[in-house]
Amino acid sequence: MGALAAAMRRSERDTPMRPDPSVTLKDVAAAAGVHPATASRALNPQTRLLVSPGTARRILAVADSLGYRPNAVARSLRTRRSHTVGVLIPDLKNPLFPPIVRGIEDRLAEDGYVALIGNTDSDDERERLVFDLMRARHVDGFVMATAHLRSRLLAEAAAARIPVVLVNRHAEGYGFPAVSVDNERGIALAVAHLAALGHRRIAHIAGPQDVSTGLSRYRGFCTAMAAHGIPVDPALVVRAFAYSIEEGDRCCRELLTAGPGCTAVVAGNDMLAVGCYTALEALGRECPAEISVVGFNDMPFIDKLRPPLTSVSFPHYQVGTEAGRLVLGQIGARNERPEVLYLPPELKVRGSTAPPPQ
Amino acid sequence: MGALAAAMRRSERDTPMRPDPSVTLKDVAAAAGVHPATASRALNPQTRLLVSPGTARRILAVADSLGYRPNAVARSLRTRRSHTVGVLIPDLKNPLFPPIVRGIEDRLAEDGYVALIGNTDSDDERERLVFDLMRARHVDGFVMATAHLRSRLLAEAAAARIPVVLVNRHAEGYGFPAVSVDNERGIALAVAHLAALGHRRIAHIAGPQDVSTGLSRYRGFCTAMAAHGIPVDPALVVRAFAYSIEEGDRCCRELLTAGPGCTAVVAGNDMLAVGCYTALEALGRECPAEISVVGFNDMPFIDKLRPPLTSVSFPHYQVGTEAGRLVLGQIGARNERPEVLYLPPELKVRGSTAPPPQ
DNA sequence: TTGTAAGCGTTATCAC
DNA sequence: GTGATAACGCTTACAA
Repeated sequence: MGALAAAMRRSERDTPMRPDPSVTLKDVAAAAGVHPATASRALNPQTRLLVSPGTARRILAVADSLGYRPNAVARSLRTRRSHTVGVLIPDLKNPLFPPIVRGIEDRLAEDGYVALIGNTDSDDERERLVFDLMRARHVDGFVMATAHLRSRLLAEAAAARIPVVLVNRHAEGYGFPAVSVDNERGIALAVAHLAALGHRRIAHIAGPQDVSTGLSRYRGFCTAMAAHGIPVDPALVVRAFAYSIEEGDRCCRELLTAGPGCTAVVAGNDMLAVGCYTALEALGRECPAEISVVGFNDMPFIDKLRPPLTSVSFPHYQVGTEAGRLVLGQIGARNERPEVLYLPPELKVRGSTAPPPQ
Repeated sequence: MGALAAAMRRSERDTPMRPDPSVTLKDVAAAAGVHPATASRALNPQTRLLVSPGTARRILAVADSLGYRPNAVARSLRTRRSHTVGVLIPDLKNPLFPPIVRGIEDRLAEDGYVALIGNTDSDDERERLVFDLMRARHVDGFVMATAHLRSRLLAEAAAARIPVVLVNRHAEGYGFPAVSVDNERGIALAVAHLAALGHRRIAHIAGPQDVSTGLSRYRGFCTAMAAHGIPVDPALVVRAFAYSIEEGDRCCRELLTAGPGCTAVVAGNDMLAVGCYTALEALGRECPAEISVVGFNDMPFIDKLRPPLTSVSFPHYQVGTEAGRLVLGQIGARNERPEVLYLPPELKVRGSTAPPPQ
């Protein structure tokens, strides 16, 4: 009614019409002189062939001129598809995630999906809260960049057969698709670089060991050191309890004050590496002249630090688009074989690494 | 049915039940021996008083034990409230926005709302696309950090009486609530600091002038200079066409090569300031020894640059929470007087500013 | 090819 | 205080 009135207020030629959410399918059908069901079929590309080309064209024209926009909520209720995906990340403020999230969003948008972002602050309780909230909103699937190696959430999602794609994380036994960087290979690049510069006393600040990146990078460190014939000195491996600047600071201080001394540090990620910068400055040690530092992730802006951080890089945005693709695949065909992607890392050599002092 | 079966599978004591979205209001009503309408009333805090305390308690208990979660989609269809707010930002990858977005999300979550993030890349066409998409999803309101001074979108939103809150931006004539930093005052702090250090030849790299921040910071610059009795040399004001590192680089080069020379630069924002760093390094000029640089926004990680950037700071997260509060207020009561908030800026003095060379 | 009718899960408006 | 009923806007068997 209001729609027809609105249409009448406009001149006949005046196109294209601005979207008007108050126009309903019924309005379009009435204006086109067909039944709502027919209008629905014509408007839906999937079922358009079921209606005669002529009427289809007419319906489309009318819909366009009225500024018709299908009501996504009503459609969701009926089809039981919310066209919505929940994205769980630790914290949007960590610069690693924005590019990944944008990748996810952009890929989802191609299929008319939107992302609901949830920050867990790496807190199990918050994670549970956000997860339940999103389930109440009937998200069609999840992208999780936050899961621990073992997680009740994942078990639940698996039991409920909800599509889940893991990002930057792996979890045992659920057979979820995943996309991440090849951590072992990334660390190997870092160690090889340092070894080539002449370093032998190489330390590692390991990330949290209940998270797959922390574990696999630590393993990769050991393997790579062995491959270069350098024994891993247990006193040169410190474990951080979080991927934070503070923890990097703490661990680096520990290495420099309590340890047997080292000439290079392979940090579990860039945040830990930035923490190293803090510690080095506080202790009056020069980087890279006295100590080389390598990070992991190649976060945005990390190349603007002084010295610019040498870091293991991988295509963040592409991680996002691939994750989006995978979750859409799972939503479309639940039985699709879960793909597990390892994107290739690349070492960005910058100013934080140099040969060891004499 | 499935719900009842699921309930029966569980032992009676087994609480609290995990949320089970397949349980519907009808299931709860049946299990409690009441009509769905009664169950609805009991479950809704707003209408709970309409039902006798005894039955209400029973219904709540049953709902809890079945793991009932109201279907947000169905509720939205009926109440015409999606409990969803669209958030339009230029680009999530700009470090300024994540803390703001988190502030918005956290405040919205308190009222059971979620945010749909849309990146416009400062592109009008993309902005339109995202805006329409969100309207199709029937968002209850918008938070826009992206609007130009004049914008068709804003006119449309105003006409459709859709709640809009502007962040970091102002627009003329629509009477939208807004929250931003006091830009004039912020720039005044920067200029005062430089003047106190002894600078007289102070340049300004102005942001885009079709965006309110660009304009008001430029105006603030002129006012502040006048207040210190320093005439503004037009040759020392360069205009950037975007808030990007590249533009900062370009403008700074222009100042240093073509201009009459300066000892300090007030950049329109931190991205432009970072661009200055690039230009200074390329031209072999020392900061702060030869040229001081001041930024605006105090973005995360900007204190980790070398030299750490002196920048005008404001509480990003709080901007978000206030914006969330304002948009919720508009949604709840459309006629609420639109509040316009100016958060106080603070100058963070760091290593990028020093007295001018002799 | 098109129309009919039912229903997705909720809530608002009536009666009782 | 509670129950019946309709409706939100759309899709989809099924019937014609």
